[in-house]
Amino acid sequence: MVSMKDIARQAGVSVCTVSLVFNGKTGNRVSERMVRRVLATAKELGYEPNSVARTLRMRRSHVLGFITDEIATTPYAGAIMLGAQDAARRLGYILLVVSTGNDRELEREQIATLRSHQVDGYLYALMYHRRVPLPAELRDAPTVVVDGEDEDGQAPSLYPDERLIGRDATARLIAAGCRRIVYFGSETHILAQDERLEGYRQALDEADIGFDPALVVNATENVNAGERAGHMLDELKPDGVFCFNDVRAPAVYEAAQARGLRVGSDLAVIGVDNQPFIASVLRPALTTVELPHYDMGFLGVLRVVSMIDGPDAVQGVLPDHGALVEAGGEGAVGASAVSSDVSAAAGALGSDGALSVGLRCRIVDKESVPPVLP
Amino acid sequence: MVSMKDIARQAGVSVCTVSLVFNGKTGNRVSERMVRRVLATAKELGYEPNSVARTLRMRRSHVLGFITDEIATTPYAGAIMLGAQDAARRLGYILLVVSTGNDRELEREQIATLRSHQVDGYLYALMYHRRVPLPAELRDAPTVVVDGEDEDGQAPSLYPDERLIGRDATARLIAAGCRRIVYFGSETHILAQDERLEGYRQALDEADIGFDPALVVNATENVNAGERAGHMLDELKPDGVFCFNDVRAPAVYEAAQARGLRVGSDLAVIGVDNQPFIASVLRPALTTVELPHYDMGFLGVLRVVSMIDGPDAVQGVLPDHGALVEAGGEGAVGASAVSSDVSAAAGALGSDGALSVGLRCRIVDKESVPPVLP
DNA sequence: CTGAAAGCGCTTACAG
DNA sequence: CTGAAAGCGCTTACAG
Repeated sequence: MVSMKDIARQAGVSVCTVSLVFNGKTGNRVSERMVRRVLATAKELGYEPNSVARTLRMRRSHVLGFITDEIATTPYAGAIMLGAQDAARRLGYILLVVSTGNDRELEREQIATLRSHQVDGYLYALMYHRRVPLPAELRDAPTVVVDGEDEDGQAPSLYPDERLIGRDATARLIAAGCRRIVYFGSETHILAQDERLEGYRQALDEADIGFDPALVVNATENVNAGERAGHMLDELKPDGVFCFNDVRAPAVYEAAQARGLRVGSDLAVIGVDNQPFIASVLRPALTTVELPHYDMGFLGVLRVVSMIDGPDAVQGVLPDHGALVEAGGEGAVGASAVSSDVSAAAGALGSDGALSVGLRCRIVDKESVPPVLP
Repeated sequence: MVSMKDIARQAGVSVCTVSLVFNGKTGNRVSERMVRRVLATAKELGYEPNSVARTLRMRRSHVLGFITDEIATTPYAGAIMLGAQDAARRLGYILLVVSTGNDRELEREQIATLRSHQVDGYLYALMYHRRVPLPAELRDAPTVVVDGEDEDGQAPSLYPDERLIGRDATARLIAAGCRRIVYFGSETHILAQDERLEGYRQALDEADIGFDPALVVNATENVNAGERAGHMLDELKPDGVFCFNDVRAPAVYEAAQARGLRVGSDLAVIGVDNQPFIASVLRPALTTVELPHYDMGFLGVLRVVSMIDGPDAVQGVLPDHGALVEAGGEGAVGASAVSSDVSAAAGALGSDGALSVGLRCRIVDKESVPPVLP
């Protein structure tokens, strides 16, 4: 392995000069000529910097610990990691990834390993949105919670705005002319269920349709979703269905088909998740709200790096593709046309100072909801 | 941060002794009393070893580079990483994860970053089985290709045995009494297509049914799969369909339903992938071959660590859950009841010396194929 | 049975 | 404008 010492010897300078050159701290310190000679020698010898030595000396590793409860439980949850990696790369960081399988003991052990590798900060990523206590070991280190919320509100958290999901999805059905909309929800008590229901209710209120508790039907996938969907169509005669998630949609489709109802005209259906193997496989293709996994990963890294290196370090770094609503408004162009959510999440631009950000998600229009009425 | 120096001072011994204690090299070198005193002091001060310093000194990081083309493109491909992580943890390793988006330049850059962090070896993971050239930068380092094959046959590779998938799936249909089996394949020319077709053919030959090219129907999902499935049922009148993958199954189900055929009795259907959102959502649930993503990740790490530390280092470490066929045979018990594939893959036990291993995959019996005839 | 010393590859005050 | 030296936290050959 070629070290700075080798370059120094070969180029006839001191190690110090070599180091200065590689750190661009040549100011009025190292002559142009020297810089060129050092660089040429380095190239000639095939020098590659040793991050480990640098880390030891600087007490800064430019490595982030990425902790997940269990990756790959849901398709596309890996997108969080992809987003995190893209952001990390652009900021000169890299990810050390561990998963804990929701085992507290294992988690403690893995965090200790990360610490021993001198990571500069942590992403604590959950595989679905919920409130969790932040592990005590992460309390005093730069940490951002992704697709979840720190129960104690200490650590900045990034997650989908579930209420807005419910509101936007329902409003989309209303805009298509629906007036009798069923909320087809989940029987298990999870955070998203309550908040999406609340958003549903809000949209109905805003449209002066009003909330009717009889139109809330909950079901459990693979247990009674089919049966419930049938009853729901028979007894409630809805013109639109807001499914808590895409997984519930096939049951609705089937029930509709069995009753001669055509999804997309007789019955509008909207889901949440944009699961590739559901939303695109169903006929007609399912209109659905996409969760911003990629963005949460990307912004999570932005946020934690801004905690480590300061807000200036992440200026101008933004996800090039993602599932967020652009909130820049009419006439906004280029870099300024990004969601205020994004800015706040990144912690780079002046936000309202909130630590945690619920991100507004995008509706992916396919075929199961008629066009917006004029 | 507490260092060995602090412990040494506090305990009144030398740093050397402390190091020896933590490395268990106390032989007849450090007295029992000293060991206890050092350990107690370490605990008292909250000492944690510094892997970075250790890495610099030892030139061994116990970090593996995990390189993926694009994670999370397919659901459950993240399982590769989960398996890799489980194995890594059990062997005292941890993963530095990068993804390349199939961009050669980015890949080169990311590998350089990994090298600068002094990783001991690499996993080169693909998101579906194909043959690729191993990046030149990885040629001389311990590297294992996962869910793919090194074109040049240099690096050990782990991948599903596609031919066996085709043979086992087809044999399963035959065992259920099918005699007129369609291969419902892919129009895009990928490795798995050809090999699964070959396995299909082999199973037919072995059952003395014989191969009929007219029974091979290829289609492209989301384009003509529905239409082809219909034609196929109308014109070929099959009693079984082997789908190249699960994604093709819904089209077959729909076509069957439209013709009053009941899947699971009138028509047997088997897929490949065990995609959670297809195989379990379809009614009847889809019998399918599961790809061993978790195992490939796990065994990939085993293999690369055995290249780094020698075969002894990975002895006895095996995945506790996975999708491989247990080939230990009758009467085999405990640790010996593991697939020879696994052993060979791990490189821990005497294999035939083959670098690369095609893993035999498990059929997950659900409802779309009738029981095996007596 | 134990310690003093060198060195892994880097950065940075300090001296010139 | 440049170099010699110390030190980040560890391990290990060497000397006692």
